[in-house]
Amino acid sequence: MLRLSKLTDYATVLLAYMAKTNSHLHTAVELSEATTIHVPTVSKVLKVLSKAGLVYATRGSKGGYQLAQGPEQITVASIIGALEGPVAITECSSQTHDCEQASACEIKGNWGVVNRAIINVLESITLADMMVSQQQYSSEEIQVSWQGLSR
Amino acid sequence: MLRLSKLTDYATVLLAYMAKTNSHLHTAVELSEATTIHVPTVSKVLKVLSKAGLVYATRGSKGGYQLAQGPEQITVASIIGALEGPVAITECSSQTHDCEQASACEIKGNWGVVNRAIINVLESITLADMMVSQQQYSSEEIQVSWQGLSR
DNA sequence: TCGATATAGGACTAAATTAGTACTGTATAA
DNA sequence: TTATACAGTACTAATTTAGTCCTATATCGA
Ligand code: FES
Ligand code: FES
Repeated sequence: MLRLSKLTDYATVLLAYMAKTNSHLHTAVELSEATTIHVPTVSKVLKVLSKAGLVYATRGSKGGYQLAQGPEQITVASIIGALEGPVAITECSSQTHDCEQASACEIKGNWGVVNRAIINVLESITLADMMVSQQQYSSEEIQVSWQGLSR
Repeated sequence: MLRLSKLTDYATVLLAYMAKTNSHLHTAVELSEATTIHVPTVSKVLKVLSKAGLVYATRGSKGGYQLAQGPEQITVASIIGALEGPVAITECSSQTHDCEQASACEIKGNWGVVNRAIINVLESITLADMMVSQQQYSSEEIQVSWQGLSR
């Protein structure tokens, strides 16, 4: 299925909301109400995003979170990286890892190539791109839409 | 991490071996010995590949498996699809699904665009591409290598 | 300075998914 | 008929993910 974790999805929704309304600091409670994600989960996600440097956190009363960079600077790859670590579609796709099958393997190194191709896609899409309104679409229209996003 | 299941990795290794040595039918035991993947697992994977039509199976003595299509016709997307179902990086990325946050969501439809972009990559890479020998590489070299593979 | 507010960090439990194995049934060749 | 090899399915164990909670720390304002 090649699925992202729910937390990564939550993170993207939360960041998009913050990007849209960046006039003030956002508390975890406010973000929860805006997105319908439960408070403990919002809190968990934002702690991770803060540690990764994607949001800036202020403690105490009048505190809250704000984006640390503009929506054009935050890539989908960086959001995934913050929540799940670097993209690695198989154990074998990072350069440093030695795979079990070692010398016998017919496809050695090729997962790395596929992985890099996917990372390139994910690095080319920013939070700003994720906020453009999408209509109902057919497969072909997605293709067109994507052409517009890619650089 | 955006990870594929191990079974998908196994499937690709097995198909690559079959592609390289397509002179005869391959039994599960032979494939196990060639790849070091345990027999029950080889068997499980091949049953799935057979059902998906990627390999053709012959029962009985002198039986075994062979590729149902040429290595150039089998895409990485089709291998993933056979083992894990269609690629869907989030619950929200398939057109038909209604997401929880519904109307409030700032990024509605955009996971679908990202998903389609990734599918395009995976559909453009074939089993034949996965069999080209890869040297040790730097990030830039991967980029070059990938340019060569893409169409 | 005290108390209210809000995040930081970590631990913990429950749920879901994945991996691996085993068993019974069916087809084929000699 | 017998040995071989795949088909289908069920089951268990292992791993990962999601969700919650508790304690500590920082900040503001009365
Ligand atoms: S899958 Fe790891 S070396 Fe082939
Ligand atoms: S994440 Fe599903 S509608 Fe926004």
